[in-house]
Amino acid sequence: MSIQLFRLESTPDLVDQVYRALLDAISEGSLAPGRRIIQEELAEQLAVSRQPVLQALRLLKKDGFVQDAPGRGLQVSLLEPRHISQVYEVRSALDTLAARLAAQQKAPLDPALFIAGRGAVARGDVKAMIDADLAFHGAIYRAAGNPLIEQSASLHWHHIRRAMGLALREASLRESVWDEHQAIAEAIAAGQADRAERLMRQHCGKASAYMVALLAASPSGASGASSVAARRKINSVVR
Amino acid sequence: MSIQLFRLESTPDLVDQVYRALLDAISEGSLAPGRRIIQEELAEQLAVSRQPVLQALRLLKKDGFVQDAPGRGLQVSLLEPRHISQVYEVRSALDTLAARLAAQQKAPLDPALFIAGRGAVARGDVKAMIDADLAFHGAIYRAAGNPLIEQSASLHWHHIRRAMGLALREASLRESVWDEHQAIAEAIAAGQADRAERLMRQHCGKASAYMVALLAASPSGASGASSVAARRKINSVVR
DNA sequence: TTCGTGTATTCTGTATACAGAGTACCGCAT
DNA sequence: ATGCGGTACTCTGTATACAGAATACACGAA
Repeated sequence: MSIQLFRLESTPDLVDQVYRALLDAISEGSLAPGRRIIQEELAEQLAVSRQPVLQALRLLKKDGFVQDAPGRGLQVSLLEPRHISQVYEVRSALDTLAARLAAQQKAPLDPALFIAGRGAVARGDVKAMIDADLAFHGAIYRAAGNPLIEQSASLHWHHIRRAMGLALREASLRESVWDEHQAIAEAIAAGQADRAERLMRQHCGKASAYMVALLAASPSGASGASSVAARRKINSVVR
Repeated sequence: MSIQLFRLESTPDLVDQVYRALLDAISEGSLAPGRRIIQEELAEQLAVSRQPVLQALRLLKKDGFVQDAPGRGLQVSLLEPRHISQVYEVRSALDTLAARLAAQQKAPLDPALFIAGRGAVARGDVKAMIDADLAFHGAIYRAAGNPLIEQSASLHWHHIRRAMGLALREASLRESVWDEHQAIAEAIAAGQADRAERLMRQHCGKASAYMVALLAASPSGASGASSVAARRKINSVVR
């Protein structure tokens, strides 16, 4: 009879820590879109050598959070409406799959999720709203029983978080989101796979359209910079 | 009026090269599932320092092609039927989405794809069959007009390539695959989104079931190694 | 013979050092 | 004033060096 001890994972691993720190910074906007990346600068701020930073940046590049700025090294990826729309398209497919699988198992969702979500809306707490949204969809991914779904979707979620942070200030559909969530959860719990799938598809489509419209209206940090002249001007500001 | 010149990308970048070399080796099986990874060994073979290898391994780990073997560093991921089934599940969702989008644009597919595919089947050339399959689905991804689909799916494809390499030796459904492909292409070209989506879903489901069954039957390099005793024995062999 | 402990070896992760590529800036000619 | 050329500097990517962690093995005791 062995004592009940939890396997402790002791990997501080600087690369992982740097990765998360940068991802947080990018998601939440403190590393603004278009911001030029300088390894030494980041390394110094995080009090590590350039090595872990270098590796973390490569991971972030693979995910699309930073991108090549030819001749300039890397920069934080821009927030283009088109890109966000594509992210939503893919995520929608994953969410739809997850909803179907979850429904097939008649998985009940924790009611606390809805309380948290509606509470955040009531308080007007944007950050909590984003977290609650993420928690809801994450719960469905896990209920689907296929970890790859969550793994694939989590990447996209960071992109969405970026957009939400900019867009959710003035929100007209805050209320309806959680009505939709509730309807989806009911369909899943009832095992109505087709219905759950359809509702999820609609939900994602609606959210996408809203987000894109809002983002296109206020191109804060978005693309721009088409002409060389404009680019030069922006460079001087960005630095 | 500017001359039509292609932006030339001149990044040999050892990390990328190592990444691709390793991915190829893993996909094609020359780095067998479960094989322990030793950085210095790979570095020496590729004639680079450990640094690029280290970074490439981290990328591969993120993709799931190598995994932690606690205390032992890394090892090539095992080929578990369950995992492959999950890969197919996700890929199916992506392919279905791609088929729908492509159909909405009535994208015609290059007939050469089918000639290549059926030719490979006729010759019994397994590698060519895999390539043709990949080319077909890749064409649909691109036709969908959302690069994120191809990006997400390409990862999964490497996992599938691994499975195919082991499984496609004796193949009963080689013929029917290209009938199905053709039907899908016709639906897409005709702009029948629903039909294309349905056909693609069936196609993926069938392929998945077949692959999993075959993989479960011949667990070459698959999981196993549950007990500590067995593990010790395997270790001595693997080294 | 078998179990346990101590030591040596191996390998990884991080830091530092180095070389090459590219840009930015300054001066000069037109 | 504007455009071109040269020089200096910055930054990245790769190699090497170093320290710590973990395993494997050998030796001794029961």
